[in-house]
Amino acid sequence: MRQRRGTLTEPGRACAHRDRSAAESLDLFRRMRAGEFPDGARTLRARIDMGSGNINMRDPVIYRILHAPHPHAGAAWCLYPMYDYAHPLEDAIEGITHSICTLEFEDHRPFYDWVIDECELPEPHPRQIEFARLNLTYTVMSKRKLLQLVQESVVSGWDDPRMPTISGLRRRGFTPEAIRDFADRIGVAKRDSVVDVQLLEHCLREDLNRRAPRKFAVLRPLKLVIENYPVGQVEAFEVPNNPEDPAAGTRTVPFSRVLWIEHDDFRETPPPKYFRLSPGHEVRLRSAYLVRCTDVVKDAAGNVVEVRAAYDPATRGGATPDGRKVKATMHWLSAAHAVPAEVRLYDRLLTKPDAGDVGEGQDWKSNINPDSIEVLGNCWVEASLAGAASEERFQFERLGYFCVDPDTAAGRLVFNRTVTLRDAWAKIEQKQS
RNA sequence: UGGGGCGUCGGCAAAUGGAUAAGCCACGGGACUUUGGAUCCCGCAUGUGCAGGUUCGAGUCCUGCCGCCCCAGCCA
Repeated sequence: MRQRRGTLTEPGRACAHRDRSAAESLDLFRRMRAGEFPDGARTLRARIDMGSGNINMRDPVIYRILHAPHPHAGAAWCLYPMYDYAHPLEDAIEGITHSICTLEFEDHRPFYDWVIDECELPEPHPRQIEFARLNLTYTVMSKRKLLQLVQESVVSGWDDPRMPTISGLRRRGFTPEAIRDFADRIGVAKRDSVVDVQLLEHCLREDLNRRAPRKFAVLRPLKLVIENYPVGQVEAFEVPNNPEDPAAGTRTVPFSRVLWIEHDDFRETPPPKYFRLSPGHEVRLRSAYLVRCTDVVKDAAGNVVEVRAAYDPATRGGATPDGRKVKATMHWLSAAHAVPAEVRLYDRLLTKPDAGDVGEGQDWKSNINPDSIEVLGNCWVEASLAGAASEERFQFERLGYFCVDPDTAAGRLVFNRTVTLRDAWAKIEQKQS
């Protein structure tokens, strides 16, 4: 058949059986259905126009033999219709008025209409209307490509939080509301387009910012010892659950002499514009106290393993009665009260915005980002997170939005990072390097 | 190259022959800030792929060109 189909510029040639009588064809068709022939031995074709510029009209196959079990019908049939033939029939029979599909089916539409006309289906006939598929930067959306990721174990499964599947997005912590909002904003058109994934992330942040309760979590812990804070003393500080929503109230977080802070929140030699902790500098520990760095403790290899600081008792709750300004406010956790957790950080699946942007002889998989997941096993979170339910969403202050992964079990908390917060410092730092 | 489509800002995307070509994201700047978050303000297409034409008036209509995408499965 392939040889007779012709090419894009040359018409096809008729097959030897093209003028077989209807009675003869019907008989053959019954025998096909009865299972008399092996796979591929016979087909039923629609006689249309072998000379058509549209290859889909060059006597397309409408039934082929496939001795394969059907998920619903089992072994009852060894005859399967082609999609192009079944689709218009299904639409017409089901009373579909507008049959929406993607652009690549545009030149299948003449056959879609042909089938419905020739079969004399009742009016009104369904109309196939094609629109551009949704493409997103830094990922793939085609089921075929997604299947490859699953089969080749690039991801852990269809619900891997990096997958743009419904189950993947859900496990990642995306809200239905954010996805709908995104869908509303991108519009529908016939133009082949690629939507910036940052728009999706924007919609997500906007939704989560409104709703997600705030928590403290330290992903890469660094010990901070408040030298002038009494050993054994514990204070409870009131921390707002969501500054966007006063009705969300406050919670209590314990403070003590030995704390965990984010490793990245300390630099021994701060780069320009770095406002966080560094020797001699003062920062605010959110809702607690202002502290000034007094000393740095290093291991034999010269790595910073502990930071020492002094707190100002007059700044209780993080207030500055004297009106003094500090440029940085940091999250923290009392080491003795924090709960351990595993946190999984995700990055884009691809290293390039467009999966198809590849060099000679390369396929799209050469663009797979080898660092799309990072598992942090040594994190600390607030004790209030201990009983969190699967899929529950939170903002870890200053870090991003996170949700509880179903891998969470008694005594083992696992969080997925849904999306980071916007990060002005990261941009400054990037420009500096 | 035969057929089918599509060209409006960095990315999406409105504008149905009529006012100065919407809006959102991104980006840049500023204000404010107990999250470098959030919020607010400002900037961001002398021009709609190009060249002509019609018209009082063209992103929109006409002609020609250019560019990009899809089709040669007994896949969907």
